[in-house]
Amino acid sequence: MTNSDTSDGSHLMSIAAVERDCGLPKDTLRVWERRYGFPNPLRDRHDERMYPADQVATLRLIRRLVEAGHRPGKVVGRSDEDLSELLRQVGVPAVQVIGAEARQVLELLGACDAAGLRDVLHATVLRDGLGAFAAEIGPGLAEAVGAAWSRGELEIHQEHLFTEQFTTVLRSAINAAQGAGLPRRRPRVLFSTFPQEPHSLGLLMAEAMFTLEGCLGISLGVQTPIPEIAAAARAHKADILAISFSSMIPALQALAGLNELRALVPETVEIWAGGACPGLRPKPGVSVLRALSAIGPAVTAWRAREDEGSTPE
Amino acid sequence: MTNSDTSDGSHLMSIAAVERDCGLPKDTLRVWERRYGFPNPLRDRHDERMYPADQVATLRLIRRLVEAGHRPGKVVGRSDEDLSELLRQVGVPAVQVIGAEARQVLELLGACDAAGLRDVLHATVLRDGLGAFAAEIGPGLAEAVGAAWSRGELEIHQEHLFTEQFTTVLRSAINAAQGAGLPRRRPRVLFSTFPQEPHSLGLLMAEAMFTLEGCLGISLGVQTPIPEIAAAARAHKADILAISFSSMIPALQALAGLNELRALVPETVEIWAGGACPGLRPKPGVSVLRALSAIGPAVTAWRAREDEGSTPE
DNA sequence: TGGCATATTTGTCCAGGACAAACATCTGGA
DNA sequence: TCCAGATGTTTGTCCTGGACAAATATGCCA
Repeated sequence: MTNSDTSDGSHLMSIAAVERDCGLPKDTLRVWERRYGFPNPLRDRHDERMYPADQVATLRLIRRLVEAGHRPGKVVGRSDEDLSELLRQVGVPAVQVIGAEARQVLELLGACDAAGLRDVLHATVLRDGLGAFAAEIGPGLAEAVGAAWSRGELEIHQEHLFTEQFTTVLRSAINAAQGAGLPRRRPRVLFSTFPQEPHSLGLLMAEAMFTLEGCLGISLGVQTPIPEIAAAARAHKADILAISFSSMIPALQALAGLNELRALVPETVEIWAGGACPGLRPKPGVSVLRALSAIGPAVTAWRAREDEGSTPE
Repeated sequence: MTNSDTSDGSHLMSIAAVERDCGLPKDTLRVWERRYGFPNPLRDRHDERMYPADQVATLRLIRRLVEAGHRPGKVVGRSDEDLSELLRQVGVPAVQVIGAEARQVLELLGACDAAGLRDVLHATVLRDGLGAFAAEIGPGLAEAVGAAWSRGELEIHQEHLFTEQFTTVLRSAINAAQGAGLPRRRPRVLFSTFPQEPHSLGLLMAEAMFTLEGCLGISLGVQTPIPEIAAAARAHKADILAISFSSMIPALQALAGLNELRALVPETVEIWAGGACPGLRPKPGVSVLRALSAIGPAVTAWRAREDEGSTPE
């Protein structure tokens, strides 16, 4: 039950605190220490690891690199300078194709200008429409922000700020679209993410696209246990389960989860998976929508199938 | 790297999958098995625990009871009937004082009527105003839903649905209030929760209250690492850091986190903590606002202090 | 070049022991 | 009667060091 997040004075952190702050499991932290000699935490009087703040900062750098594809054995133990240098090389190609929109957003984020950011996003929605914003611009912005973060150009709190403002703007646009007369009809779509996936942006953009198609959308928010998603599908009589995956989630976990879900709901309920997760592949009973712009046609096709299936009798 | 979420055919789950689905740490699952003989998972060919679905379901019941205050030693190992019986007794006293509003909400949740739920919440905001909704009705509803869940009357997905609809309604009301003319001025308030705290409802209600007072509010969303909150405070020139704690969070963790944060930001930045966390106590440099209705007077007092401090020169 | 077999790296799991924080219970004083 | 403090029990988290399979890299042949 010892769970002192951090020490009082000297900024030491327990292994549990480091796990949360860096996203590295305790087992991994211990095995890195055993194999590579880093991290090299102090011990408190009861021989428990206490990580100094600078080692935690280094661990965050390492995590970024590992996520970007570097192998732990090659980067754990190297100096902060080396790591920063490697970080600078990551994601650089993306800067070239970055849009004017994204540049402006990154600038505002750099200046921590929350109100300005919200205004720009809002103006973009008004100018280009919710469809283009959710399907094209939004994902582009999210990717640009993610890349900037992994390059070390943004702090975590600035990424949080972006997420928050983006969510606010998009949600209010979705509300407006829902209120705007358009008759709602099937398919009835249930949105959520798996327990390992806390990112809500992809889900929200998908919700926008389905809303524009006049679907009956119901969101469960993020991180719903898989059996609960299945239970909700029954309770809401859902036609489609829309599950969102960010690029952070291991593809294997995603596929295993989709298998589990597929086994728990009847065949008549479709499962549509989407998001930036690279290894996502369609399988029997599970469609994969590579881009958000594919949602419109897919819904049209679903409705055609539905009509076809019901009229012949 | 073995991370098979669930087995293929026979609905067996690995310890990692159970940890995610039930929210019980691996270490706890193992030590319960050692001490109480339950859970009692099968082993795969490499001697790794594989939990049958029914044991996982029982673990979910147990988790509810433990969260409601029962001691593991008294409930782990008992029959499903016993557990369900205990669950029925939990939170019963609260039913007496439940309001008409809450009853209606619980009914709609039971029926999984998302649209009806949103309409009722929206109507309540319009009738009683954002202030009363955020400060009085909202917390009451959240408590009623939490109690109903711990009594086993609601599924997790229904609680998710409530959170989602509540968030949508409250956020759109906040947006409306921000748009409504009222001049924004200091204090500049930064909202977030600590990394262990994923609940956003309390934060959102607090944001509503500060917004009504005409403050300049900026939300970082939930689960911001503590050093990042401090960095954001500098970047945004915040006057007040508003940190929200649900009743789920251990008081000691909360206090330790507040200590750490206090040490990282200058004395001129105030820290205001609030939420349902029982053990929360004020300390030097950290105020505790027991109820959301206390926010209004507290802001007034802050402004008085500010004027007093700046005019004498 | 591309496909396949082999080697290395790496994350997760296991057992069983230890201990401090959290919680329950008992005790004495206002 | 009730509250504060001392004492005992329960419980979650941490430890070590070993093991192995999935993931990744490397070598080889067509």
